[in-house]
Amino acid sequence: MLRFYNTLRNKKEPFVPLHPEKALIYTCGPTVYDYNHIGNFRSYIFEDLLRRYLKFKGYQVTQVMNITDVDDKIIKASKAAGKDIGEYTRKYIDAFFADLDALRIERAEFYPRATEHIPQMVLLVKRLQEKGFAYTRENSVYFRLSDFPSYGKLSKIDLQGIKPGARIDLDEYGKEDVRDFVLWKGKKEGEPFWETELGPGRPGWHIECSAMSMHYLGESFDIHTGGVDLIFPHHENEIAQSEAATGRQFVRYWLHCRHLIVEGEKMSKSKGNYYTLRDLLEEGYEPQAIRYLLLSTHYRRQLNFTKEGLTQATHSLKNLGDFLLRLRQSKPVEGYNQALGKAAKEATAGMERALDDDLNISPALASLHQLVKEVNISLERGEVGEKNISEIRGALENFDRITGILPAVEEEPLDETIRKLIAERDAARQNKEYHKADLIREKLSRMGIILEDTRNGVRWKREP
RNA sequence: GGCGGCGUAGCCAAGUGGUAAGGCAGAGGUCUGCAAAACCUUUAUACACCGGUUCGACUCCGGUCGCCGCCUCCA
Repeated sequence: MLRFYNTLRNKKEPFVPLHPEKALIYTCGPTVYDYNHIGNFRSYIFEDLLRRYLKFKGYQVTQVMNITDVDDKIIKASKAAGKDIGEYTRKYIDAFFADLDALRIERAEFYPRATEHIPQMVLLVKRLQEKGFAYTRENSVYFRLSDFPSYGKLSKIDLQGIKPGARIDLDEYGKEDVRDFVLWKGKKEGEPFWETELGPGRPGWHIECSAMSMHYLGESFDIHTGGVDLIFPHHENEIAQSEAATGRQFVRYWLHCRHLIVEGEKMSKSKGNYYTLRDLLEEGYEPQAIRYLLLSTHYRRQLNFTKEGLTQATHSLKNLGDFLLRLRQSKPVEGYNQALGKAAKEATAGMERALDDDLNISPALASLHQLVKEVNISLERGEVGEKNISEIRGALENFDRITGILPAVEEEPLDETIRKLIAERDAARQNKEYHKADLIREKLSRMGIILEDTRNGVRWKREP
């Protein structure tokens, strides 16, 4: 039985979707004022695991990830760059999708942009006005918290604890109560705005997620995810404005991903430990290794992202790649290995047992490694039959469908020169002309081809 | 100050009231012309520290130290 840790109640709960067989998910996406950093990708990879696993479990998944393409930071940055916000954000939106692809993150079904859903937001604010939850000051519209008594149920925050302080946005001096939050920001000089029934202005931060999630998923849906930092105030405010408007439960399961730290410290630009995906790729790390590292720690645990960790992940991946190559090039023997058949089944079962428990990834990866080990032993003994191979492949495909970490092992056709050199060396070896054979092997190595002599003849692979 | 999380081998990381999964790295060995790969063996008198509860705690309770997070726009 699939269970998730629900922030709403701070405990693991069985996953029972609104509609059987369907899973409706909203994930807080990027604000496109800059490249995403590895912390963002930890969230996206957690959400990727979530959607992949739900699909594996047979749910028809609809995932929506918003793209915030208008906000204070974007306005500021685009002004500095002398561009309008559409032009400014395009580059980062493109980069965002390119990064997702590099990390093998599956595409969500929808990527709505805030600027393209202004009417939905206006409609939602109007509903709140009609129900008396909203008021207007200085051309901005605010949500009145005192009218929504269940405020704080997600973050368990004590409203009394929120006192006026230095952090209050100076733009929002018109609020009745400092704890109220803005739904619609009145037009200001030099800022982009939309002419709407609420007057000229732009959306507040929280309203886009409520409006777009309900637009694509309905007024009530299954899962909403994001980083832990969003619990308060963002998600709390989403709940308030959504449930106040509809009178229904907004989201059934709230899943939050813990932040990562880098080399033992909080990631920050000033500390020099702030990495975008691009930074790491430029240093020569493989995107797959980054995915592996970000995926391999449970999403609710703090992950210490280090260069050493990346190196370890790279090694793990190389070992898995060697295994896949070995499996591919192995020649099946007659018969069927019962024990191995059992092991293949147990591998998938073990993974499922682990992931059912709030996506507990570590034991899931352990069952992958256990399968690898058992297959290697059988391969060593020459006890792997045809049917075993297809069962093992099936198990591995399951792992890859869910984790997306198995290295690709396409057998690229070798060019004629290399093919000849390999044959030449093989002949030399047969004739015990080892010096000549070694020279050719070195030559191939310089060309990026690694040779391994096995009982079944020579095996080659590309240098990692 | 308020609230919360964590501290397991060189590194990463599961886990449980009855004496510690897995991965990476290391060491020794088998195989190999040599290598590589693989396999075998090995690497935590014990889970931050100090008390307590218990027949028994790494696992429960209390305290200490350390790291981290949230407390209005940061995934």
